[in-house]
Amino acid sequence: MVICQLKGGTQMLCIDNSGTRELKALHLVPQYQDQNRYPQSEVPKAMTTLVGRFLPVPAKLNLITQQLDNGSLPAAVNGPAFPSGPTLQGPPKITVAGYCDCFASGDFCTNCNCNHCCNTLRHELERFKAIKACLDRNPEAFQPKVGKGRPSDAKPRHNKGCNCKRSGCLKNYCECFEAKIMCSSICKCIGCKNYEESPDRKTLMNTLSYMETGDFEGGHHLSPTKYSGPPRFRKDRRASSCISWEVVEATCACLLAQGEEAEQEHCSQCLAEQMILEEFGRCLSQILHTEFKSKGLKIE
DNA sequence: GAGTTTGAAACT
DNA sequence: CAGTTTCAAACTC
Repeated sequence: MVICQLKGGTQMLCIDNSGTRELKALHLVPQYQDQNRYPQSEVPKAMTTLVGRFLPVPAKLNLITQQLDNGSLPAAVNGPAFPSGPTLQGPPKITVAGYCDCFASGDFCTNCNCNHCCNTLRHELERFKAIKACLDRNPEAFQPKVGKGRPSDAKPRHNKGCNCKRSGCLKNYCECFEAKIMCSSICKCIGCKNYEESPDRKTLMNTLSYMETGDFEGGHHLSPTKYSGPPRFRKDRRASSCISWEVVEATCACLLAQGEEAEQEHCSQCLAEQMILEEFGRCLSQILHTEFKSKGLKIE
């Protein structure tokens, strides 16, 4: 248990240090009412715990913002905002805005490359103010972007929806795509291809799926959360060959997948053939594009 | 690695 | 609420 002084030694905030996101209690702690006996060294640690761990619970942060409003934060926290500022003209630029992923996820910056970072223990007051400003603008600013959606929704969905215009929602620019979820009715995207029945999405997923298990360049680079851009075929190992065996294999895999899909959907033979041919066209296009690019040529 | 594109968040 | 700006990540070369 970490104990944090919030009101001049008379009121203590007890914080469970085990990882639970619930504040345990806000009550008087008689043995610490005398400030001299309060372990001041614990304050920064406690505040770290509080803000780092409980920040995603905006309602609980009212406790902190109230302290900020009436200026009753303890001296250890409410000290000079920029104790190491002489190298700069005025206060450093506050980089604890929503642009920062660490800040947005409720964490302090550690081992980041940010300039004049204020998302640190050293700038607690500025950080608290930024948190308050964010919550004032948007009470759900620190809630996860992807939630369960409505109770009736079986799958998770983006809480705000995306606003993509140019990526077709099939690149990691799209928050829905990045979270590996479909766009939903709340999205305001234009030209969306990130929906269940989208042929472009299916093609992309088929290729990605093959890359993860197959022999394509980049397949072994794929991480669980990021993929290395749009599907790219491995450059030919044998310079003399126009289309490598790997590419042939991959194309066949895509065509087979498309055929299986048509079969599962009980499509007529004619429709199935059409779907496979369309898939073949996309594969050829991809092969040509890759081949031209590898030779430094432009496709007109 | 530098430059460009993209879209979220902030701002007006 | 809509348009613009800022920013950092994704992407391309």
